[in-house]
Amino acid sequence: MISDFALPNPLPRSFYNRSALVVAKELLGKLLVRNLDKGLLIGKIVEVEAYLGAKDPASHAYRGPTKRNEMMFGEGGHLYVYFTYGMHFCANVVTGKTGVAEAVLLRAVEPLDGIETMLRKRGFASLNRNLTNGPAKLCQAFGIGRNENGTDLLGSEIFIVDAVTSRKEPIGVSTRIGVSRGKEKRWRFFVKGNEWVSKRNNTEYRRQKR
DNA sequence: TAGTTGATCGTCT
DNA sequence: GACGATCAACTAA
Repeated sequence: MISDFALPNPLPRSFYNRSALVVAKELLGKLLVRNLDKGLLIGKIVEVEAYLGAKDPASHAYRGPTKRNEMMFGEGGHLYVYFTYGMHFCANVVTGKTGVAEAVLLRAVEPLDGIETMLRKRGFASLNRNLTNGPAKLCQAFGIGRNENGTDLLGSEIFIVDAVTSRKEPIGVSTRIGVSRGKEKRWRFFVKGNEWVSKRNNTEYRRQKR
């Protein structure tokens, strides 16, 4: 249990008010924290993807603001949660200044604390990789859904802090997963070799492993 | 282990 | 009316 220790303050607004490409890389290794009545859920961010709004055909914001994507056009440091495939939620960290629709998709975390609660929310009896190694999986484990869309990451409910012991870990880069447009952009970043990264069989991962 | 497919519905065309 | 920033269950080998 590390929740007995005092956590650092949430990352400041200035951290988020930068390009999604910069924020995405720097988010690796940081801690995603969910503050529930029962206690804290904490996961180390090990995999992210950057979505660059108007410049990015794969982004929900490519064609301009709509009711669904309006969060992305707001101030950095808020959560953009969307519903997809009729059954899944995915969570993004909004970056850039107001009016810039950039965001970073949280794809995978390494569970560190509150694991009992995460297991219950996912319906698992014991710890395994499927708990949080995918964007919809980590949302389910952290209880992130429609209600969490727009949450301010500088509040006390959901926030991100610097890891206390942040060793420099090697970062891998690849194309993004599951997109049909903007395929060629290498805007996925992950902690190399970390077992909680979503796809072990990703081509880029294999190439770098060899 | 790799490859395929069904589930399921909100959002945009 | 089509499709999706996914997942889990299934098949084949």
